[in-house]
Amino acid sequence: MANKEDKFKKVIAHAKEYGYVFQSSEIYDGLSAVYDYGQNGVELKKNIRDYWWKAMVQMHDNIVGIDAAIFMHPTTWKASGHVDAFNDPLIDNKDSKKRYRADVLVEDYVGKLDAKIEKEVKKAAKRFEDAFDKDQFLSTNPRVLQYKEKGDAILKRLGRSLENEDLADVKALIEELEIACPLSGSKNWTDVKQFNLMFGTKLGASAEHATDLYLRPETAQGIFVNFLNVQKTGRMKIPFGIAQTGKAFRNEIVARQFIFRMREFEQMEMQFFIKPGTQQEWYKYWKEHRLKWHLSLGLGEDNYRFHDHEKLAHYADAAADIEFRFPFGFKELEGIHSRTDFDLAQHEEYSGKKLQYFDHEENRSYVPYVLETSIGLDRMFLAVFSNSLQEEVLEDGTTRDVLKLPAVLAPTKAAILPLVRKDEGLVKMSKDIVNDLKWDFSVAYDEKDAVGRRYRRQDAAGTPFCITVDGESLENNTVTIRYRDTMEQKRIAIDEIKAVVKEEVDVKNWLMKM
RNA sequence: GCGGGAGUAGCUCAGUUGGUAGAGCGUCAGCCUUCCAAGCUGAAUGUCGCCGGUUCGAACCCGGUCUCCCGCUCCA
Repeated sequence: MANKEDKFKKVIAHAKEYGYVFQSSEIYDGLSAVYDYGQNGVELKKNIRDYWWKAMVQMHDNIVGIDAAIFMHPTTWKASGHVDAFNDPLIDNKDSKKRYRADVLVEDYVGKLDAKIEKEVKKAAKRFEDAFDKDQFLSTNPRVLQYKEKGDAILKRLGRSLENEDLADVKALIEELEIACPLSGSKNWTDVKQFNLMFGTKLGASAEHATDLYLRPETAQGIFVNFLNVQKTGRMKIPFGIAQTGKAFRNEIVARQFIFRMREFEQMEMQFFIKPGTQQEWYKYWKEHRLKWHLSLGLGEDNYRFHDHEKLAHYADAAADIEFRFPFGFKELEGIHSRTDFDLAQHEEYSGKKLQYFDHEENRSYVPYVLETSIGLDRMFLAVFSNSLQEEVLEDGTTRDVLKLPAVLAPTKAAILPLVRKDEGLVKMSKDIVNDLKWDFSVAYDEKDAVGRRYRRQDAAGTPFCITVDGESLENNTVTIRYRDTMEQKRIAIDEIKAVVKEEVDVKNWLMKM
């Protein structure tokens, strides 16, 4: 465990030291759970995004992309369920330190009353045997009626209090009912607090005419509200998908673990619109397809696993996570959800607009079902970065820190190094190579310190190739290319550099592994 | 939000009973060097997270606050 923690701390320190991730507003002590990407981080992040986009959009004839705004009409979030579901009244038990949803505690209490009614029914059924009439019993038995009345009254009061945001009354209710913490049995509760997971803001310069807006808590809704626009203008035929990458915002109660759970984060989502009834096969297809995408990067098959949801969200009829082995354990990296027609149907209801597709094969219109793949770009970044950072013990017993990023994702593809700085011929030749290669790849030049030290610097920064120009280069126009992961070197012609590097970093060659 | 741990140079960390702040690595300038960092010379970099209190004097004691890590919790 201590080892795991150390490893994670090393990841965080390395990310900072090599310009990948900085804490936001660090000179002001930072802002909780907000991070900035540095000069290398932005490249890695962009490369991951491009790798996803290429695989999802360009390589699928029936998937197109959009870029919807972060601001959306506020009714969007009523329709999506976020206004209700992202508003949790929470209460803590002071003795067990456990946190509960206050409404769930009360509902559980009512559930117990229902259980008591069931017990009465069973008792009576046994007593009267064949003569037992359950409906009559339920509507006449005084004890049952008493339980029922009590339960109804409680739920009514709870509903009213939540509606009016009277959180003090919710707490009063919990105290009056003498609800105890299931864990400690204690009735020592904190006040009920409301947590709205959506960030609010205002549209409009003057306060009185301003409209309340939310920063989107997921990018998916931008796709749903544009479903018809894209379908019609793109002449899309079901099944087809709409993909989008972009920022989303959640006011997490506890946001932690570096960039794993941030308040501002980037999603890469694809909503696949299908014929109702075909969701099982597409669910299976996208689960497998997305896992293959992950495996193509070569981070190790053992580091992935599926986690099927047993408790489903209100919109889903099947859901699974692709989990990755982060330094702090297996955690969700990507979600694959069968969302049914929930979202489109909701938007139909709230907007009053038809969001349907006319199926020429079946000669009828329907609200398509949706299969969603949703991956956190920042989580993918962390997965790639943490998995790539390795401390190797070499044959001579020394160690080297090396960031074995998949070459296709590496911020800098190659570093060009003159063997010695003093030799102007080597320097000039190196710079010529840089100027040629930079049309095709992001490359670096370094002449400071012994070449061995420069190799190690590039290792730690994640650069997969070092091109070294030496005395022989001047004679026969060859250089050595050194491979980061094996430290092996090959001598190749200068003319060959571009092709050799391209072969290793080309998106096509990596995606072909799918 | 609760509980635990922590915050001193870019990184990792020392810092004695309270007496003007240090090391290693890294960075920069130069030397040396024809292939795997830790040879040589020199230099820069700290309001000791921040604010307040106690004190003649605070990195150190006290209070508050911010941030990070761990556990609980949450996770559309």
